[in-house]
Amino acid sequence: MRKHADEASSTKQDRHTELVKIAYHEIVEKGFEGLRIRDVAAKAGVNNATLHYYFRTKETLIHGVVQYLMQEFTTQRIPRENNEESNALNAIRYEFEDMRFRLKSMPEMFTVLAELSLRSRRDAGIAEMMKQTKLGWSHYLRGLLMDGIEQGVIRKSIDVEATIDLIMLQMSAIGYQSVELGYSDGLDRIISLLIVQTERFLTDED
Amino acid sequence: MRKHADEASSTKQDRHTELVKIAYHEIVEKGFEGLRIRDVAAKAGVNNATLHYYFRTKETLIHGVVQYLMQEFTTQRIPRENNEESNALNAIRYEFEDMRFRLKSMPEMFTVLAELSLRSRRDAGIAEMMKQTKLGWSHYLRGLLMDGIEQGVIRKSIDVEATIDLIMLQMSAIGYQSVELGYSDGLDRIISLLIVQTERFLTDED
Amino acid sequence: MRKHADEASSTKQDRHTELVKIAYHEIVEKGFEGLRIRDVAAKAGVNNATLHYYFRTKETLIHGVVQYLMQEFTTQRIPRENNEESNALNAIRYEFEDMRFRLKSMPEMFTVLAELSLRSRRDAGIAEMMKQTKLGWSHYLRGLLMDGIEQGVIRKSIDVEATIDLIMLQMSAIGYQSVELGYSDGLDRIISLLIVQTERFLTDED
Amino acid sequence: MRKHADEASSTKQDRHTELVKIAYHEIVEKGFEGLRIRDVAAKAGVNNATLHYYFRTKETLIHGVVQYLMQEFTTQRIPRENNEESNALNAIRYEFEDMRFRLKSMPEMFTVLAELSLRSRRDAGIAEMMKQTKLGWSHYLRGLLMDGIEQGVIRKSIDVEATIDLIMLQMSAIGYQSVELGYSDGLDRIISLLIVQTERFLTDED
DNA sequence: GATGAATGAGCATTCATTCAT
DNA sequence: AATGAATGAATGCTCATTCAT
Repeated sequence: MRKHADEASSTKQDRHTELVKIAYHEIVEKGFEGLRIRDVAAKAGVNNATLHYYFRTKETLIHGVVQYLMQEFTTQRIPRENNEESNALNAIRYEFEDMRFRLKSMPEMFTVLAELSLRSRRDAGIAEMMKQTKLGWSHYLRGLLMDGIEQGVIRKSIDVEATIDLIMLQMSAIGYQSVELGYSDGLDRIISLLIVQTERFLTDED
Repeated sequence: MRKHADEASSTKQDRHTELVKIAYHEIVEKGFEGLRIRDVAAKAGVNNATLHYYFRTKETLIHGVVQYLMQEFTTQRIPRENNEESNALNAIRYEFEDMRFRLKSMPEMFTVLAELSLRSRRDAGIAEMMKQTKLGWSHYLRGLLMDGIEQGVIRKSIDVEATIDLIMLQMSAIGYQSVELGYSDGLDRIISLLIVQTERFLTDED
Repeated sequence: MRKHADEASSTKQDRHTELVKIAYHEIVEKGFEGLRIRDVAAKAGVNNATLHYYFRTKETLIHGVVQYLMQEFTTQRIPRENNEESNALNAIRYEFEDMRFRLKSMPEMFTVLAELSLRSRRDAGIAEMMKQTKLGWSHYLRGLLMDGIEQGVIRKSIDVEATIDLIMLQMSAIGYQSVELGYSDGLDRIISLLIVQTERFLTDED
Repeated sequence: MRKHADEASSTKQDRHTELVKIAYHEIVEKGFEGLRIRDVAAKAGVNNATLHYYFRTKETLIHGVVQYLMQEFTTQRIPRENNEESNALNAIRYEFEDMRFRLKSMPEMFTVLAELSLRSRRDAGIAEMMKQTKLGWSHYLRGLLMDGIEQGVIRKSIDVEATIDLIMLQMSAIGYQSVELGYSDGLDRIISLLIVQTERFLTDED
């Protein structure tokens, strides 16, 4: 019960994160519909009033989950050397490969993402957080595409904005698919197809 | 309240469908999470016990919605002459065009579809109904692809099964995208890109 | 569906009795608490509104069950020759034997009787019907006791009214016991004991 | 509302018992059929959700009532000196006297007992609790009878098991009778008759 | 920081009853 | 005589939230 002084400062943050993670996994299992403040508290081994001490409302907790997820999504990638990405076309392929990596190693992330996406329609807070993440992503892709054009590895004639959207849409599609059917060899093959298709699209003159 | 003679015989069916349609729109607005039997009944102008007369449980009503949606999804397409589809490659493009048509004229359908997809993870009944529809769809696409190969308009070297999955995934992706951001010119452009990409994929030898 | 003319007049009565009997068996299985107008109607193969045509309210139906039960209770006995009962002491023993007979051949009767007895506390109608039956029974026993005294087979010194109550209480006791534990050899032995005890009580001078 | 310092620690237990007692009296008045969670809560002056805080389900509350009743039944007796019971025959008479005492001072107990007995047919939990109490009772009587035989105040020739059943049945009978007609002088007389009859049965060689 | 107790508002479901046909 | 449709009034139960301690 009692903590050492040096732990005390981080204790609150710890519990905060702990509760968010539990909520996250509850959503994976039961969806937003099935998320119960009491269940989260129980799994954390605390009273449900205690949870309200950390998160004033259920909504606050959910926003905590969103933040956690968005951060995870941006952070969790295949570790690789910086110079590997020197070629923009490769970097884009790496994006797909990162997706494959996440799909295999943390499939629940996409379940929560799908739940979140739906909920964002009715929760402006969630919508905003997701929008920011997407903006960051599209910004990154824009940079890659323009680098690629400059490097001469991507054809000049592409419609940059539409291409960004196309790539993001295809990656989202993979995520949704995995939520519906789980990760499979079939999905793996499709990712490979998409990589080929995308590379061809980015390089072949019509 | 008023009843035409020719309507009288189908009253029960009417109310059944009426309730399903109302539930459908409630789901569009508030999601599954926000679906309340009482609200549906109220919007239909009947007592909530009456709703239970038609649908024994909430689940039954929801399954009614699924059935309605699946049927709508399969039925609502751009009306066109039979002979137009004679070319299999065209027919596949028509699939995308139908999608565009649905996206514009009945965007709510995709919202419900997304909700359904998520819920199917926890409701075997829904999962089964959706699976059947998807099976029907993939069956249809398989036919088209093989016709196309036979007609010589699609290259022999494609992996038929993977291609089916790829096309369905891309179409689903469009749906999800529209749920998140609504229909937009951007999405319209992406569809066009996808059509081009797909046709190229189906015809160009590597 | 259509009935012959000679059946028509008794049809209504038939359905009436049919419904009462079904209700009776529903009470046996599920108790008053579990009695549902709809279930009775369903088992009779009619619409529940039809049941309301025959019995305006649930209470009416229940009163029908009481009447049916009380009549059954008074009627169902071991068939025996009139002259067998010439001896009043024998006649009283026959009462116990009839009880044994009913216990074995129609145990459900006592279940309903127990349910009824409890319900009579809150339903004046039931209370009255049961009271009448009990009055008839005590009247009959009184006659037997006085005959017995006159015949010299029962001692003059008994308190007639108290003895009537005692006998009725013991018989009720047997009924309740059978409801709780079902009919058993143990109960059978107790009945025999009670017969002996009662005869001794009625004949032995203290 | 007001709380003494010495009561404070046992508040939860208090409310628990309070709710059980209220439920108990509701059953007396309206039977199991008429027991409403809301009414119990209202009479306790608490929100009905509060009742669910103490008793997760209606069934749990009812089981609480059973437990309470069974304990009351075993505990509530005429206070008497230990040495008074030294004679086993007296002790058995005391059983009847205790019954008379309970009948007069807490007649509702037998109403609930009757309701319980009926309900136990459909509720295994209740059945079990009642069975245990009955087992304890029969065990106690067996001890008395065998003591009596050893002491020479009860004849050796009795069938111990059947006698236990007989005594218990007669006591139950008294209870049921009081439920039906309330406590009366008539019932009082019957108890006296039963005591005499039982003593005679236990002592007289046939 | 943490908790036990309490609650308001709500929810799906049930059921006897009614009524137009 | 019979029924399909409809309903009002409950009913047990749930859940996020609050508050005194």
